[in-house]
Amino acid sequence: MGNPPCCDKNGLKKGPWTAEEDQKLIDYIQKHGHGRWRTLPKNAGLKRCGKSCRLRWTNYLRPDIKRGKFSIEEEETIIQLHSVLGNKWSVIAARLPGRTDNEIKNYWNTRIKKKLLRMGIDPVTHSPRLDLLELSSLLSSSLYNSSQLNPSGLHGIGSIFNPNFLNLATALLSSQNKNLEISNTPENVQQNQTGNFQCQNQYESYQGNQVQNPIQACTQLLQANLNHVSTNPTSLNTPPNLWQEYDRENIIVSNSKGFFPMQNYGYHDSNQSIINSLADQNQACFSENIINMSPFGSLLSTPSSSSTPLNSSSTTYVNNNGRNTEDIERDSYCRNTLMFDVPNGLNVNGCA
DNA sequence: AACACCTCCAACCGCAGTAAT
DNA sequence: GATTACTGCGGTTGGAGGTGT
Repeated sequence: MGNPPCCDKNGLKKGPWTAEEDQKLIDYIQKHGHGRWRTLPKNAGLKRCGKSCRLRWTNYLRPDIKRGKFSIEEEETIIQLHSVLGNKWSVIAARLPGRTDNEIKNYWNTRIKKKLLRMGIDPVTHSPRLDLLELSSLLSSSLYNSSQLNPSGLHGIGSIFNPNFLNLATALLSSQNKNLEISNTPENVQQNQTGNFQCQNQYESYQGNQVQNPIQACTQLLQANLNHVSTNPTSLNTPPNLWQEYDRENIIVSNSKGFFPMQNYGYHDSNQSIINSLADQNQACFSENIINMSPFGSLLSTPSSSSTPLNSSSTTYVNNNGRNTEDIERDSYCRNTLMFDVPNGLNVNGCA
């Protein structure tokens, strides 16, 4: 009901606007103001439908529109608001002076969405991607039954998962299997069986074996998410703070030791007040925590913990994935996320 | 240089909500 | 209350320009 006829059915022009048309529209609106879009094009001498005129004005010609690249602050605000509001582009645009909903929508679809996907975050739910959780399940089971899955077994799923993550997982798995062969003494077996979820063993063991425990921590964490999702069907709507729970039980997250750094993607800035004004505190808290649920947490390092000089004994892999320098520089929250510290001796490219 | 492929963004489309009659 | 007109919104498309081969 109420749909105006399509422009071209009335012989009206479609497609890109010319400078002359723009000027006619601007002149008319400056004289008469906007509104009455149905009759405006006729009065302004434009062979366009009212809808097209309104769109051209609101998305491009309006004098208060800010053109140009989005700042990092704007980008962070968009992500924050989207985590609370979803695809309410007009509401998000209202919080970003000078930006139109169309512009924000485009920016989201062409940049931010891809960025979040690269980070292993579902851009719709702002939670870790389920496919990665499934990988964690796979890896987790393989750790305790290494005969079921060898590194070559990962190759078949390469099309599903981020290849860099797969390479790393494969390398870690190889190393894991080797370590199991070496350390399969009865004492060690007992410790492996009983100590997997005990923080002290985790951390002490990590100190002595930098390969085994990061992936255990990673897979346990992801498994915890996976288990929660499977046992709480409603959890997708009201996800718990699994990372906090994991912290409490395992005390693996320890910024002071730099082992399991919580990622700050720029969510904890002055814009937090915007979130709090739009949603209750729990919701906002959820948004923060969700973003901190990086599935790569245990494999990552902060710049402070991954100081990697050229002659370092470890190799730092940065997943540029063909992105240009500008993107990388602007990518404040990806910067830490895609940086892996891989212990010496691991061949992350060795599964080709 | 030519072609294919990719990215980005302005513009379009259709639906829904609301005001006017 | 029913119908019509208008506006706003979100999803999608198409083409220009950029990049890779």
